[in-house]
Amino acid sequence: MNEVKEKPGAAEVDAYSEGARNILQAAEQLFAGQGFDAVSIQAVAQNAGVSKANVFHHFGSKEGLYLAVLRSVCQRAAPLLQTLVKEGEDFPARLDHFAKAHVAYLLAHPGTMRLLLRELLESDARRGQELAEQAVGENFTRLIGILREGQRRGELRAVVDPAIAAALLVGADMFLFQARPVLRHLKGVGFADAPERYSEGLVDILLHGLLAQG
Amino acid sequence: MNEVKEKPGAAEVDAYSEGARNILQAAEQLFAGQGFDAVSIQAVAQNAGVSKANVFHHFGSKEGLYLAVLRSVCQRAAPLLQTLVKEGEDFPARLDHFAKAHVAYLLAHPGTMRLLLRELLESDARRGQELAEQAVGENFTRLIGILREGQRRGELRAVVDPAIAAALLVGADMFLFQARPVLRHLKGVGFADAPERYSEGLVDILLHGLLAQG
DNA sequence: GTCTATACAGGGATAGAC
DNA sequence: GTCTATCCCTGTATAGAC
Repeated sequence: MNEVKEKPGAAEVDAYSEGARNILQAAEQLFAGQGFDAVSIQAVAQNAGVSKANVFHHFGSKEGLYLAVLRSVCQRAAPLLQTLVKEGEDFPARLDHFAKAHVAYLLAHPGTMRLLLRELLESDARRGQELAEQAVGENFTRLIGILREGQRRGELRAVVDPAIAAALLVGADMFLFQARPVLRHLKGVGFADAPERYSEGLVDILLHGLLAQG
Repeated sequence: MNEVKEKPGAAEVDAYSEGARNILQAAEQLFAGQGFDAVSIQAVAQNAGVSKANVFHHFGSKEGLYLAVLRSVCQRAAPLLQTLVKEGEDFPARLDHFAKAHVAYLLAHPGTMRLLLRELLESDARRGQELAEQAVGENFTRLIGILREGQRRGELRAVVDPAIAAALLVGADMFLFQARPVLRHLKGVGFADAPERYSEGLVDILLHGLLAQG
């Protein structure tokens, strides 16, 4: 209550006290690593250097804490997503840029991804599913935008469904992220730890197709 | 102990008593729907129509039960995966068949998929991760086989990495599965509930590419 | 805002009778 | 193989002092 708050309703980004921020940070790490049920308030409190009761003081309940973590994560992710789109280039260049940036983003934020993917997996329509949906939906829509634009300019075949093409690229990236441990010890797979090579290969196939005749 | 057992070591498929099978079945449903931690032995016992103690009698511990479920699931999945490959056709036909069968398989077994995907998400190298890895790895390898064969016959461009092409298709299918709730209320996406249309679109892009010139 | 202490429920697991 | 009863621990959450 000591510091000046601009608008306590809208963008409550860092509107947390120091203690609360510590809790949020510890909780994010633990939730990302082990999931909701496997993490105890005790563990969060310990990692944050505060008491159990303090956690409840700030976030009301475990659910409340979890939602706060999810909100915080999505909030931080939003601005970064905008860097995925590069304006003023031709279609192949834009696709290439998106592919590289997207896969790099996923691999650089494993905690965030795990958090969101877990939510997607709960079809029980529980907790902050809307948040996860919003996050995934947003860069998906972004990629569709690039594709549509390419189609409008005639650089891209008119008959292809931009949404399906987008699913191919985004899906392949999420697949790399999720299946990495599997891919690592699978013979004939050389890209498990070479994301640039991976996205280059993806873009090449997407642009030119698999068939030999052309 | 009443019935004759052929070989109690190898293929212990239905080597369970009736009670044990009921437990296994109830557990599979619950684990698939809510994940390991969220399911109590109490709930499993109730759904199976037995007592808590009985669950421990048959499976030793909660972990043991979970592993038994995972094993059972993978065991049932294995033979079905073989139908994904169709012999004696040209490359486009085989790819088309795989794509359709694969996406249909995923959507027809949501419980199994959720179970396996959850395991993949736990990088803590815990529980039956090897099982999940084996399952995903297997049909991935299967698809690579199709692609390599096409390459050998010269139907497929020699420079493309078959593993990357496989990741595109498998990833896109897994993406449809996971992101379905999101995709449903996303404007511009018409395939969320039209898997055939989806896989046709995928195959078309994979074969011919996105570019207009050709 | 932060703590200590405590209430209370539910979880996994075991003992021992049938 | 199946049950009832029980143990013990841990988890969430609250009360109330500082």
